[in-house]
Amino acid sequence: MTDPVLRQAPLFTGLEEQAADILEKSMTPLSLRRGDILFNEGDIGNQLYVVTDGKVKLGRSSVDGRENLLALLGPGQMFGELSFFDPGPRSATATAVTDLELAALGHDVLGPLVEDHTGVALAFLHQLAERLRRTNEVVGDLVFSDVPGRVAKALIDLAERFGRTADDGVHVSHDLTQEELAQLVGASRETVNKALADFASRGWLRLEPRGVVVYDLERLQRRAR
Amino acid sequence: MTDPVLRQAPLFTGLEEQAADILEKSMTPLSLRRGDILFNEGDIGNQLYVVTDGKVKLGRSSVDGRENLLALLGPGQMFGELSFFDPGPRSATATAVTDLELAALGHDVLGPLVEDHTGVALAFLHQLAERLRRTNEVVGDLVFSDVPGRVAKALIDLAERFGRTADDGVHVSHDLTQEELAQLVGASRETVNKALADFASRGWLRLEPRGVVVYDLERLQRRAR
DNA sequence: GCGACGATGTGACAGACGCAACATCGACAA
DNA sequence: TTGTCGATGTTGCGTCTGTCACATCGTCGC
Repeated sequence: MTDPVLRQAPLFTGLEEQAADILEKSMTPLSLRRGDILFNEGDIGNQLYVVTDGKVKLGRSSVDGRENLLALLGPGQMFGELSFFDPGPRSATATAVTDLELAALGHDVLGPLVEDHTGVALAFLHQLAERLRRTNEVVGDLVFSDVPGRVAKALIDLAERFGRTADDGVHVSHDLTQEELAQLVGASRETVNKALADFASRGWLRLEPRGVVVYDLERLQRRAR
Repeated sequence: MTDPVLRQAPLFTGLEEQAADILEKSMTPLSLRRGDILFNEGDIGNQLYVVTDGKVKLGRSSVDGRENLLALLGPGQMFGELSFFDPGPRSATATAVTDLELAALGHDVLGPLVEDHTGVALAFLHQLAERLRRTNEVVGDLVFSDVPGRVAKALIDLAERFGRTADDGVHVSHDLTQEELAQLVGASRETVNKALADFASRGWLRLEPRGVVVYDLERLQRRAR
């Protein structure tokens, strides 16, 4: 009945068992298939989402059609709350990168929840503060690092979040095309491809469709800073 | 007795008169001179600050000594709360750009305040959400825009926040050297200087020491997107 | 006034990277 | 099998922009 992945989401931290049960019941499950768009930049949205299975990408597009990914989110992660705390249209487009399972919560339920439970408010504050730190890091990387450096950083992050350690290295199935990976680090597909090929030729990793196997995390980390 | 600038800070929104009085009394005034450093990246800090007069810059520096400004804050703006909501060392260095007046609040006071007053918690959530949106914009700009574009954007932002409209245009005393302006947009001083000179030669603005006078905001906005 | 120093203006040059242009490859439908 | 299509490799060219190098200028202390 209760979903363990869902329960670990920050949304549930600091809630008593009973309140958590009620909250979970008021959330609506949702399924999408790879490529499906959940909402578009500019839409008016009044839902918050928690990923229970699969991955979503959050992206923005420029006037001339180029894309930039803000984040790739996996199980347990939350999104769509900015439109609640800072009322306004969605600032990014959410697209399923894999087949995807979500739990949705209406802003009408979220409001009372935050007001009645200090713990929930604090959890959100913690969450937003953390994201702000992270995003500031990203800004720094864009200013200071070159493309290969940013690619290395992205791979390390993806490895930490989605990697499974095996005999021959860390298997990272990030489910992103190189095009998407490029959008994530703010570079062109070609340049990212070259960086990846270079890393592979040095024996730091092996390329796979929509993934990599990292052999030498050490070197990769050194290249990233 | 009560400071009107201070009272308009998000920290005070949604507080009853009486609670606001108590809060203000528990804040400590603080003066710095241009160039003084309030805290350094990596420091352990347990204070939150509100600018009552002057400007502060928040910056990070890379391993090889280069600098990047995350923000330039003026009267009424708040900073230093990230270390509270996401416990950890300061993620940026705060430096006075002008002579500066601050009001400081200890995290020990902030904790109970947020827990007891839902309104304060919501105000912080609003604040952080807004900042996150803004920072995501910055990321987009770094990816999509060239240096002149980012300079134009920065000038528009500075004009909106610090500009005084006069007969001959909008006077913007941002108090930043071109070096600092360059760090704010993530570019080299030389390139920023050339962009500024170009704008000036087109008659869009006039350069002044640590400021500009914008003649044609329209054109500048068009160049920015 | 004079020297020192920080801020500002400009040019030359090289490197990183975006972009266009292809070739290859695998999956999938006809 | 054959054709199509999306993803992936790889190359050359043009350009933006950072770095170096230097000139100018204003302010300040002496």
